[in-house]
Amino acid sequence: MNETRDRILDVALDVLGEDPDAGMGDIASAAGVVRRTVYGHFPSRLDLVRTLTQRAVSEMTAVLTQADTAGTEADAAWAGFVARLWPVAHRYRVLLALRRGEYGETIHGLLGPLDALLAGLVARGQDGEVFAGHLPASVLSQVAYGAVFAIADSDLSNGAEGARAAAITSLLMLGVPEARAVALAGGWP
Amino acid sequence: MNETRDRILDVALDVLGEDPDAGMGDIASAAGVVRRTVYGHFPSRLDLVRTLTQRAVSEMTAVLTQADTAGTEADAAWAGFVARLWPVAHRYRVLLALRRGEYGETIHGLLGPLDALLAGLVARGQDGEVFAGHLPASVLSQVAYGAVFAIADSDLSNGAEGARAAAITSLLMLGVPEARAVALAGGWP
DNA sequence: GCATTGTTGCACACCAGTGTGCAATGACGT
DNA sequence: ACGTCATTGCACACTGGTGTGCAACAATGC
Repeated sequence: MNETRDRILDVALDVLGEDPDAGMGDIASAAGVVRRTVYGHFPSRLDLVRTLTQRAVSEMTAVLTQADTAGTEADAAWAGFVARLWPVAHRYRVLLALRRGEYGETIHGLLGPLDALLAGLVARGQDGEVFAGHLPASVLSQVAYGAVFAIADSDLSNGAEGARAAAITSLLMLGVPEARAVALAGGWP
Repeated sequence: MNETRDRILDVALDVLGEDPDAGMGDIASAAGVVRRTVYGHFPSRLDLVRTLTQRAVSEMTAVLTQADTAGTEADAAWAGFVARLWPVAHRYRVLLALRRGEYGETIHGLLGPLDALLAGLVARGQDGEVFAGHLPASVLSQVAYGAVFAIADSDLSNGAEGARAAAITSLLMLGVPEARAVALAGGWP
C-alpha cells in the first residue's frame, strides 16, 4: 500500500530524529510493521534515507523560494524563511546528523542546491550591506541555518517562542542590528 | 610504553575527527600499531573515547577559566575564550559528533561541567546587559559555542582569519553590537 | 644470562545490522 | 469463488566491528 509506505517515511523521520543510527528494525516496529515489509518498499537503507532527504529538501526549498521573492530585502527574506521553516525544522533536524556518517556524501549532494540558494540569499544581503561580511556567504549561511536547527533541537522548540528566538539569533549572527532583528522577528523587546 | 599510549590518543583524536565512526583498527594502523596493542592500553572503545574527552574537557576548562578571570567583562571574557580556544578547537571538533551516537550519555556527562561554566558566563553577561536575552543562557551558550566549532570545522579554520571570524560571529549572536564585537575580536590576551 | 615489559600476530567467539528468498496468510475487488 | 497484491514470518548468508586468549618476539634494565 502507498499508505504503508508513507507511514514508514513519516515514522522513519521521527525515529531517525531520535537516533540517527537507528536500524531498519527499529523503524519497522515503530511503524507497526515487520522489517521485511520496509525492505519491500525501500531496497536498502540508503534508499530510505535518500527518499526522506529528497522529501525534506523539496519542502524546505519551497519554503525558501516562497520567502525569498523578488523585491524582498535579504534580512526580511531570511526572517520569513526561518518563520516558515520553524514548524518543520524540528522534524527535519535529523538532516544535520545525516550529513556526517555513512551516507554523508549522498545527503550532502542532495542538500547542495538548497545550500546554494541559502548562500545566494546571504551573499545578496552582504552585497546590500544588510548582512555582515566577516565570513564568506557559503560558510555564514551554513552556520546561521545550523544555529536555527540547533535551537529547534533544543527542548523549547515548540511554540512561537522558539521561532522568535531562532529568527533573532540567526539574524544577529548575520550581522543584523538587534533592534532590526527583533522587529523582523515579529515581536518587541 | 607511555609514549605509545600518548601517540594512540593523539592519533585517535585525528582519526575520529575525520570520521567519528572510525574503528579501533583504523586508529591502530594510523598510529602505526596493531589493533591488539590499542586494546592493551584501552580495554574498550568507550575507554578510549572517554579518556580523549576528559583530556579535551580539562584543556578547554583551563582555557575558559584563564579567560574568564574576575573583573573581566563578560563579552571580553568570551572573546578571550574563543581566541585561546581556537588553536585547539579544530582538533577537538570530534566532540560535537561524539555527543550524539553511542556514547552520547557518557560524553555529555563529561562535558556537563564545561557547559555549566559557559552557561554561567553567558548568564553573567545577560545580567550585565552586555548579552541579549532572547534565549536562556543554557541554550544560548551552547548555540554560540556550537557555532565556533562549526566554523572551526569549515576549511578556513587555520590562521587568525578563522579565529577572528569565529569570535565576531559568536559575539554577534550573543547580542554584542557589531562595532564592539569587531573591536573585541581584534584584541587578544 | 635472565626477567620484565610492551608489542605483535594469530585465532576465536560474539554481536548487531543488512539484505535476500520463499512459502504462507489475509484483505481486496470483481 | 478467484486472482491479485501487500504483508508476514521465518531462515539464511554476509559483513564489519568488538573484545579476548595465547604464544612468540624484541628491547630494556639488572
